Amino acid sequence: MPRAGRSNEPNKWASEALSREGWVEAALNRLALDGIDKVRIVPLARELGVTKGSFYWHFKDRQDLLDAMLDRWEGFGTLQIIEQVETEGGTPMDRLRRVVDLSVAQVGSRLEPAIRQWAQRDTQVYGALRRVDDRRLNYLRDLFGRVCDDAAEAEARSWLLYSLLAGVHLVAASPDHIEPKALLQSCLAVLTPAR
Amino acid sequence: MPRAGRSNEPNKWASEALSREGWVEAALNRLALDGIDKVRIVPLARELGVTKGSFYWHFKDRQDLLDAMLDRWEGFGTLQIIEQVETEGGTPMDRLRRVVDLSVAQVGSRLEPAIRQWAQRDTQVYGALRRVDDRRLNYLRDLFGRVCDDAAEAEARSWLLYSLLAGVHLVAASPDHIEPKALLQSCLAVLTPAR
DNA sequence: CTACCTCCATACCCCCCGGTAGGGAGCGTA
DNA sequence: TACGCTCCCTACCGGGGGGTATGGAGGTAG
Repeated sequence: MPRAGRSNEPNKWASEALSREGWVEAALNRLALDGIDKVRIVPLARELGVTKGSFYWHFKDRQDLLDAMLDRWEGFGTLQIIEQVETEGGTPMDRLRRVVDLSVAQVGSRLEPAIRQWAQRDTQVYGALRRVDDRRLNYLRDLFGRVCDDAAEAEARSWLLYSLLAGVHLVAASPDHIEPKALLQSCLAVLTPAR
Repeated sequence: MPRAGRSNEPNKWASEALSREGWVEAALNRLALDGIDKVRIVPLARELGVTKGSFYWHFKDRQDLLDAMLDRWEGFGTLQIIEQVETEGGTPMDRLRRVVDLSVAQVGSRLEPAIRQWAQRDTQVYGALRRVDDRRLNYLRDLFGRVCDDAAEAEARSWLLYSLLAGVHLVAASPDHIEPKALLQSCLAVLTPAR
């Protein structure tokens, strides 16, 4: 009879046996590459070199995996940029520049666009995405609030930067006479009034 | 034997019979709602009140439908905003404001985000999206070039506005103390220097 | 050695989808 | 009436994924 839950005891065959986290990891990779509809049990099992039997030992069903994926995404990796920026300190302008730099650095992570698309069809996912977006936008609001006089302006600049970071990688065009990396810093310069 | 091509003659049973365009229309709706992976022949046939037999009369296979969907999207509906803005004329600022207004008006069209996601996994789709994005970004470059001194600034402002229009609907957060519609105009105000 | 637990393989069921073959209803034309 | 064309239905095949039941290999504890 399957257990369908996390183990209380540490894995005794950590080097060979597949953990629940291993499945989640592989599933998130598949999600980033091909979208949530391509996150399927049997192909994942083939990719991991096991069979469905392993999956149904660690998970109740496919929904259980999707829930675990969402939990992991919301728990880890969504606030890393804010934390990393805050530990170094500096002026609000310094921090904004680092936000952009770190966001650029984690290009290649097509995970978040896939989750945004997933969220359009699943209210649970939308809820998690909303919590993440709210926290990150609040952070940008705070930073821009320190370099803007008007709160409404800070709001607009926050949305401009956030949708830029969230959406540039989906635009298929290429920048004109500038490398993509420099373009983002140039955009940030436009958003920060000289003071 | 299936024909697998467009009819040379007008449809004699236009009121009842299903045309090739009817399938494409339904498929684009499904794409907008659920993504390209949910565009499947049998469910679409059920939705249209017919069976697979109808589909394979109008199309060679599923790829034939996907190609027709992409052609239709690139041909119609992708340049409507530019044309509509240009027919009315006005200053570059007036035209930018109308670009934003018309983009807001066509919210609810989740089609384009779905196509952007699709383009990440299909080079044909990416090529079509690139042609569309290039034309629209060139248009924005032209408009911003008339209200900006520096070409690099116009480039940055174009990308900021375009990624805003392309990406806001994917952000799950809500604006602070402002309605979404007003937020976009407020963003445009930030992007256009007072001259 | 025996009993037990963990983790996974195998086999089987179901349903769904892509694609093909053949036939049939309705209309038009001679 | 006879024939042909358009459009679609039905039946069928093959493949693949979700989920379950059962057994088995290997390590653990007594």
